[in-house]
Amino acid sequence: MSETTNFIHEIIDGDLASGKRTEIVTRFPPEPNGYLHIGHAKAICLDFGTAMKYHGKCHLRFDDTNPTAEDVEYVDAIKDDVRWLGFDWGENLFWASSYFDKMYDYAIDLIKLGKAYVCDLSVEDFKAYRGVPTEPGKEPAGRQRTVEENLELFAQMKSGDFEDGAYVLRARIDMTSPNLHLRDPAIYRIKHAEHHTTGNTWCIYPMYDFAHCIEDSIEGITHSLCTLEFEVHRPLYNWILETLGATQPQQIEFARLNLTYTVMSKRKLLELVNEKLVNGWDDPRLPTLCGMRRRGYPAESIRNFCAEIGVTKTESVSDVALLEHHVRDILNENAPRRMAVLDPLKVVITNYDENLVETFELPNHPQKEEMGTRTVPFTREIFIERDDYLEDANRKYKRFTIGREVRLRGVYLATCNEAIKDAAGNIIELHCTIDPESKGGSAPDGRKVKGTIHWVSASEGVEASVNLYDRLFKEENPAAEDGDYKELLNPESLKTINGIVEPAAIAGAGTTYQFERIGYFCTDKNTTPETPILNRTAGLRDSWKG
RNA sequence: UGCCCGAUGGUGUAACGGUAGCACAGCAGACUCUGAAUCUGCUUGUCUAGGUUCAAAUCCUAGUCGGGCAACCA
Repeated sequence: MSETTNFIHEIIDGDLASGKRTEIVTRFPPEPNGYLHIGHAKAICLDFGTAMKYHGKCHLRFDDTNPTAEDVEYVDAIKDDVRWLGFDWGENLFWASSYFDKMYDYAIDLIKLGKAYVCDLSVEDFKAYRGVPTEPGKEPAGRQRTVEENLELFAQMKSGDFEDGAYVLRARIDMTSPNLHLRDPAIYRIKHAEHHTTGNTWCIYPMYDFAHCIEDSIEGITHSLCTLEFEVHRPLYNWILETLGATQPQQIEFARLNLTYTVMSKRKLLELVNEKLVNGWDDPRLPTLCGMRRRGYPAESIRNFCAEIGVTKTESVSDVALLEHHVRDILNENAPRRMAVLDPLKVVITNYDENLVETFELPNHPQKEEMGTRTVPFTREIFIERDDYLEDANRKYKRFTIGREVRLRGVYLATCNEAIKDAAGNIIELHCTIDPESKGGSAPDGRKVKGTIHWVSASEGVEASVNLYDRLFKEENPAAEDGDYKELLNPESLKTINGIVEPAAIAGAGTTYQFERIGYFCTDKNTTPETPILNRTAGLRDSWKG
């Protein structure tokens, strides 16, 4: 990972230089209520990457303060994704829920300081008191309660004497503040719900604004990095810790990641999954980390992408082409080469023995000898790509046309002599001859051919189901368009076809190959030896404008 | 018509008062047993108007545009 810098690191540099901080502690605080996507990857890279850069620590903390939204199902998935991305929290795994006792005590401190009170207003009524941004709000009657009354009521809230919504604990700040978050925000609510770690111990739960700053403070977080929408929460974050006299981390906000041709909001992703518009959270078309993993995107390419887009406060939409560039960049280095034909056209080598199976040792990587070779069988009947033959080809077309000699990748020079057509005029078969002297792919007389095409033996090749993935949406920024974003789904985002692959392309789930001249393909988790399943990770760049 | 934040090529980002650079995308060419990779070249930018200064993308003022904020969500 290349060392990067950004405005946050400049702040940290300053804090270190001034002595305000002597060590750096960050945190990645997901709520376990959904799957991680590439937007989280940006945050993870920032949080963990910053800690690594400054030889500090990064905590993985589950921000589980709302039991009705959360589920253990997500906890393991989140851990898997963070690990897969390449980060290690070591001993530093934390839970907001493990601080519930301390948070309760802090709430009592606030009450004793006269800085919190129990409020019996309904949601609607409080809304009326809070007012609108352009005018000051009014003070709820609950503000007049004595400390003793508040202590008593809060204790009753905790012991389960009240229904959900009957009371709420509010910070007593300023009902006239131009920042609505400071108009006596709720900090504890009653929720008779079982929590996935604390069970039924609690029926009151702290709100984000109260909980998060305390979590950060308890853990000794020095820099609490979050996305831009929390900017207006920062005064409250600071107010709570100042009022409590607790140590103060610094909250710094950055712009969240947006990507072209996809959506990133949890709500929309959930809809796509629930309405079966995609096939689950790990559908390879989704921007979820599990989806990208299944698609075959290397974790390293996602890290490189995140490093390159940088961290700023400017709201932006990054081009998915940049992500794809990094995917190809890594895969070009690492993916062994294989041959596969996705749109087969049969070719008969008329001067080749029909019982012969010759084998060739072809390199796994053209530039990396150390990656070794694999064995590829060649026979009289092979398949080539249908668009590697063109009847009326001009001089720029480098593939088969009648009378033109091309190279069959790695084996022989071949000349196409005849195209066999059916009654409707469709080409169903090509008849070619090879030059036996050109075994290995080059002629002894040194003559050159312009084109090299890939092929697979008809009898030795293996049929595979191939998922051709494309962009999920037709529009660059579906979330920004008017109307229903689901209308903008790309109907061709998934095409499943049957292709023929060379025997050495059959591998276990997760293996990625480059099919030469086509693209990168990853073996799907549902693959079997009988019916191999391959996912197209990315196509190769194609500068041929034929 | 309240408060907060932001604005640099098509996209993302750098320049911290001193030559507007990098990457992706695009275009053109070289090379090539992948029309891939690699290599070379090219196109395109400081939101507007004032001000400060020898000098402004950078500092100041005003405006414009975009985003966020009025859950007992995070």
